Amino acid sequence: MRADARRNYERLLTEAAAAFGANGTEASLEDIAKAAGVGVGTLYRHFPTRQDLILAVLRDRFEAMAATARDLTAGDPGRALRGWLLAQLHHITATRGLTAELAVAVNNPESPLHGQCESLFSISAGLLAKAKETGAVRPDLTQPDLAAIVHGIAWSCESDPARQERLLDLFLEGVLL
Amino acid sequence: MRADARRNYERLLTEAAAAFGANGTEASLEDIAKAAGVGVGTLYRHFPTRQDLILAVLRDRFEAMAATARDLTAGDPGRALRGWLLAQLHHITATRGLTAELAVAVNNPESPLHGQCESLFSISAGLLAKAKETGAVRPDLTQPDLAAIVHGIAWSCESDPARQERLLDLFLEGVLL
DNA sequence: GCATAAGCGGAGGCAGCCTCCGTATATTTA
DNA sequence: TAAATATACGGAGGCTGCCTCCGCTTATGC
Repeated sequence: MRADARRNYERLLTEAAAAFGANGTEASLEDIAKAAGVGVGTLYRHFPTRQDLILAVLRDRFEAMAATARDLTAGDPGRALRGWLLAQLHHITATRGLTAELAVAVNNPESPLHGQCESLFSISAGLLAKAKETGAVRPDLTQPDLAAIVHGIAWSCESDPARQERLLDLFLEGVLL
Repeated sequence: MRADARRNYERLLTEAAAAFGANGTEASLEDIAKAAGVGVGTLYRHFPTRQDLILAVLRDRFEAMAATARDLTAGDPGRALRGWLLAQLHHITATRGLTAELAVAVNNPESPLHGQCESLFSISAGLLAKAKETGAVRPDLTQPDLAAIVHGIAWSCESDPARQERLLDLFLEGVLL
């Protein structure tokens, strides 16, 4: 890959992340190209579809999430699970406007990002298994349950982290007496 | 209002509901107008913005939800609350593709639909208050908590009602042992 | 320095958004 | 029932954003 091509690629990614964060996934691609100082043609060569661009932006997030997950596997299993769920909420929220796309990647095996999701899942499943072993959580709880509830909470309280945390705790502790 | 105008209004609403259900909120307005057998001009006169059209479609759902809620206020408070949350999930799912808009209406006091939301809220708050009185649920639970979690679950499992119900029960019963 | 492969840019064709206003039709009035 | 009037209709047209295509530019290897 030529040096200028790589430079443009990075610039586009940066501007896209900013634009999606500010205006959601519908941000104008022509504007993103302009902001990155390249023509539309260049944008489309690097990212043939809007989806490709979105996925590329998300890819970075995955790295960060995986790192967090690895850190947590060291600690106390009961706390670790809550910590991991909370960390997921933070990461998803940091990707404001891309929550829906992220959920698609998680749920749809066709998505090019699904592979990376799987690696997160296995970490997540590991944390869950440990928590079950120590009797910290109910044994019928599954990894997909956790993924679904976390995305649901992240999405429905996208701009209210305090409520996210509250809902997570309600979920963990239960509501019925 | 002239008779033909009313007829066109109804037709547009019907076609819009179908189009939004099939293609999401981004469905082409020109296509909706065509399907309803009117010109775009007519569509825009009745519904100046896409938002107006979406809200009009949602309005019907609210009637149905309010009716369900009233029915439930009669039964056993503990069960009634779960029944109401489940009914909400069903209603929201029936509005496939409009979940996000519905959530906006609920959370944003500026929304023209917020008034109707409020009336649902008061019914909902009534059910919650009764459940608290009988000691069925924890006393710190609030109506907004319930609204947020229900929308989150509905959104994240839009096409999987079984998982919706499962997540709802996990939420009610709790996950930690 | 030159050849050549790799990459660039933006014009242009297309689709959907929304407005505007001349035309048509329902309703009222006499 | 026919004229008068208010009401509503339709779709052309201007605009913006999407995406493709290809002649031009520039980096890189020899």
